Amino acid sequence: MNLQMLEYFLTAAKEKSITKAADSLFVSQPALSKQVSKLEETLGFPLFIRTSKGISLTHKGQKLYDDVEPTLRKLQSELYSHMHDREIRMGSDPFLASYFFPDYIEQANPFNIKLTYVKDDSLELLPLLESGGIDAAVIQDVSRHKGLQSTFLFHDTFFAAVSSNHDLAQQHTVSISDCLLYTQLLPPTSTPLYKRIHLLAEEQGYTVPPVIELPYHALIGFAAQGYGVTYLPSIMVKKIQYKGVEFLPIENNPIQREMHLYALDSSTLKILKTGFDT
Amino acid sequence: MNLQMLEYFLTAAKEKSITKAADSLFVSQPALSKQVSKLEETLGFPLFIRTSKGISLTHKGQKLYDDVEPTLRKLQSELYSHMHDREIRMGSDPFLASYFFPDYIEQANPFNIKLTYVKDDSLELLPLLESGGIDAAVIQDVSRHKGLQSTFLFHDTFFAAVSSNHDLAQQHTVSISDCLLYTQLLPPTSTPLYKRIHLLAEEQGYTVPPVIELPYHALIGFAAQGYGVTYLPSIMVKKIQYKGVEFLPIENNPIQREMHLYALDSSTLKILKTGFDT
DNA sequence: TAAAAATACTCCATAGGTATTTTAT
DNA sequence: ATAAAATACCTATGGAGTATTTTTA
Repeated sequence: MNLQMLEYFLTAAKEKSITKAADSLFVSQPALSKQVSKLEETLGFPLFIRTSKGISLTHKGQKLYDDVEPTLRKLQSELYSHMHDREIRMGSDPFLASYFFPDYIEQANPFNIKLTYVKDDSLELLPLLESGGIDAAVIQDVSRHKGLQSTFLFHDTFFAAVSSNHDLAQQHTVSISDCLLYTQLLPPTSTPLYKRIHLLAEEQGYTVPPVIELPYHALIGFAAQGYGVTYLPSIMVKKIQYKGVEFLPIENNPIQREMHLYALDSSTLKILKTGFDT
Repeated sequence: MNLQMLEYFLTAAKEKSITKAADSLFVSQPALSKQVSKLEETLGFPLFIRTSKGISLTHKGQKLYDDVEPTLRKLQSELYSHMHDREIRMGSDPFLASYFFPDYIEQANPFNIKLTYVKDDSLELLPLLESGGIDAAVIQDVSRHKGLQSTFLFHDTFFAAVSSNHDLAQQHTVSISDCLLYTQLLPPTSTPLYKRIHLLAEEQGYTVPPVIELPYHALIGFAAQGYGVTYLPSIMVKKIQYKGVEFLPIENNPIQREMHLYALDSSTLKILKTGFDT
C-alpha cells in the first residue's frame, strides 16, 4: 500500500466513478481499477459497490474514507510545504549583516534567506556550518574547508575613517604610516583586522600606537568623536554617509580581505552565488 | 514518494544509523541507503548528515521529522485499525434476534457481529443487503438472490402455543385442524406465517377463524392471556419457558421455514456459517 | 445497446539483493 | 584499520499502457 493508492481511492470515492477519477488523475481506467482492487485486497474488504453507472462506497469504505481523508491531506500538505521550504539559514560578520544582507535578502525571492548568526570573527561560523547550525555563511580569507562547498565572492578593501576635525581629514588619501601615528580603534585581538594592523605596524618598524578595542559596530562612533583612526570595509563605506566622519582610501590598499561564500551543499551554494552576482 | 520511503526515513532518523535501521526494517543496507537518497532528491534537500559513525538529521530533516512523524503514525494506525475491523452488520427476524443472536454474537470472537436491523418480514432484509445497509442476514424461505451469496442454515418447525388454561393445553400434540377452531394470533398479513396459516385453512376447507394481528413479540403475551392460538418457532420454544403458556407440537409439522444465511461476499458468508455450525 | 468496470497482455521503471568501493575516524 | 555509507550491477516485482471482454441498467 502506498500514498498513491490511497490518493487514487480518495479520488475515486469523490468522483463516484473509476473512469472520471482516472481522467482527473491522468491515468488509464484499467490502471485505476487495478489499483483500487489491489487496495481492497490489501485491506481485506471491498471499498466500492460497482454498478453500471459508476461506483459507490461500501459502509466500510465510507468509514475508511472519513478517517483517512483528513489525515492523508494533512500529510500531503506537510510534505508539500517542506518540499517548498526555501529557508536558508546564514551567518556573516557584522559589516555584511548591516550593509549587504538587508538588500540581498530582499531581492532573493523566492528563497527565504534568514541571517541567524552574526560573529565578529567570521571564522567562528565554520564550526556552525559543520554542525548544521547554519546552511551557509560568508567567511573571510579562507578559501576552502573540508566537507563544505565554497566559492570566492569578492575582494573587500578597507578605508581609514576619522573624524572630520582630525588632522588626516584634510587629505584625499592617506598612507598606512600616517594612520599608525594615531590611536587605533580596533575590534578584538582575535579578529583578522586587529592582526593585520599589528602586522603592518611591525613591518613598518613602528612602535605599536595606543589601541582602543571595541566591538565592530562601535568603531565608527568612536571615530566620529575623534578618539582615533579606524578602518572600515568598502561595502560599508559605499553604503553610508556618517555625519562628522571622513572615509579615506589608503595608499596601496594594504588592508584587504577576500570574501568567500560557504554552504553545506553545492545547490545552496549555487543559489546564493547567483544572488550575489545580480 | 510513498509510505514506505517515509517509514524508512523515520526509522533511520530514530536509529541514527542506516545500517541499524536497515536491520530493523529487514532490508539490506544499500536498499535503505538508496531509498533515503531518493527521498532527499524528491524533497530537494538533504535529510541527514553522514558521518563515519552513523547519520544525524539536518535542520530541515529534523523539521520534517517533527511534522511528519505524528501524522504518518496516525495514518498508519488508522489503516491498521480498518484492516482489522471485523465488524459485520447483520439483519434478522425478531425470533432469531431474541433467541439466537445473543449467544451467537457472544461466541463469534474475534468477529464483531452487530445486529443492526430486525424486520418482522425477513424478506425486507434483501434490499438492505443489496444497498449495503447490512453485510449479512438470515432470511427465510428464499434460497438464492442475484448478486448475493447465500447458504442453507436449518429447518425451523413451528409449535402451537396456548394458555395453560386453554382446551388444547391438555393434549400432548395438536393437529392443525384443532388449532384452526380457535382465534388465531398472527403477525401482519405480509408475513410468511400469516400467509401459511391462511393457506392451511383453505386446504382444510375451513372458514378462516377470527384473527388478531399482532407484532411478533406480542404473540406469546396474548396467548398467555388466553386470547387464542399462536405459532412459535422451535428456536424460541427450545430456549424459553413462558409461565402460563404451553407449547404443543403440531402433527405432521405443517408449519416450517427454511432459514438461509445471506452475505455480500463469500468470505463473510464463510465466517458466519462456521459460527452457526459450532 | 450503451456505459462502466474488469480482464488479458505487454512493457518498463524501480525496489531490493549481493559484491564492492569510498570515506572518515 | 575499522565501521559506516555509497556505488555498481543484476533481478524480479508491479504499475501503467492498449485492446478486449464482461456486466447491468
